[in-house]
Amino acid sequence: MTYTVGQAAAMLGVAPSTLRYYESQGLLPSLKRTDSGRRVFSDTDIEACRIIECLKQSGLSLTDVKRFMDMTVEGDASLADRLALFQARRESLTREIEDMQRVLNVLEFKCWYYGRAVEAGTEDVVRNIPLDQVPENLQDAVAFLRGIEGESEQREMEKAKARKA
Amino acid sequence: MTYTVGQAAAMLGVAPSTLRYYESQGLLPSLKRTDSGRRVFSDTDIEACRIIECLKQSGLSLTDVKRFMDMTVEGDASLADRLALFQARRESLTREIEDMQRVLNVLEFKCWYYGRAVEAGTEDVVRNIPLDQVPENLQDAVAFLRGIEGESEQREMEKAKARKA
DNA sequence: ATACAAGTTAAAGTTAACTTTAAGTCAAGC
DNA sequence: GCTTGACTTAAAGTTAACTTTAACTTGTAT
Repeated sequence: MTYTVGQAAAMLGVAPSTLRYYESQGLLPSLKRTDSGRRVFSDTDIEACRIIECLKQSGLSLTDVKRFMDMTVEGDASLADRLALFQARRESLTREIEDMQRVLNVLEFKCWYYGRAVEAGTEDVVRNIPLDQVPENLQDAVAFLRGIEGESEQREMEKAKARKA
Repeated sequence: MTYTVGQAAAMLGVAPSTLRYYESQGLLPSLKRTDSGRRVFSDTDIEACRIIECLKQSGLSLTDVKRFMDMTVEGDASLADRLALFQARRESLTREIEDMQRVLNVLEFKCWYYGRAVEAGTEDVVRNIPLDQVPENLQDAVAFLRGIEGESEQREMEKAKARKA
């Protein structure tokens, strides 16, 4: 099957202008045109768009995604590089999901915190609550908020490095 | 304890200018100053910064975070609203983590895909591979890439709505 | 007492990833 | 054949979240 830019956009849940922009940035090297110049999306192009979305979500910029697309054009010579890229993205996203879980835990603590506050009609009952009066599975979150992380120094240093880079 | 903007920034792993910017946007309503005008970060302010970071990561814009900070200034009258906000953020982040897991699964498939390609020295051995020759735990990822999702229509419609809003 | 690192402000600059605009071309249904 | 909606382009505009700059002040260490 083939699709117009509008159909492709609808399938992918993005705006047509986004797909035109992607092509202009060299992210869709296999995209064809009709004789009159209209874009023709094949299933391969649709799949490429889904890959672009995944790479983006894994933390890659479109500039970096372009580098990957350039590799695919090079053919089998770049296979090892492409494998390495996906392995790196896998590690990066895994770490990011771990971070998200930590954030989720904080949100869960805050739900508990405000749940108790609403019950009591005042925040006083939970503000500065001792750690051991917090449900066990939420204590990590409190420790994080209060800056009592065992691995704190390591993580802060990583963040500092990441900012410089 | 109290801290200067530089110390606070180091503790939080952000730039001092970021914290100044946050204050300028009304995100740190409890932040004090010395007589000479220098910012004085208390442990409460540091914790507020960590909450800001969590809310941001859960998908809130700084404008929305400000709305939350305005609620905290209102006191106990806004407790129910604050609970509702954190509950909504929890649901939102949970969904986001699920999306991330789906993306991770695609990356894992691509690692497998390029792993086999590198082994064989050519992509031909995996390009357009039949679904039943893919490891079972990666078949969902392939289905997603090829657009064979059971829940596809629902999710695309949600995305379309989200884009309009 | 003097240097100097770190603080202050307002205002302008940056960046990525789109989106919009304007002016025009094309294709499908009536 | 004509309308209409979808396509085309290049170029300008948008947005959020900072970051940088410039000119100045303050606190600390020698």
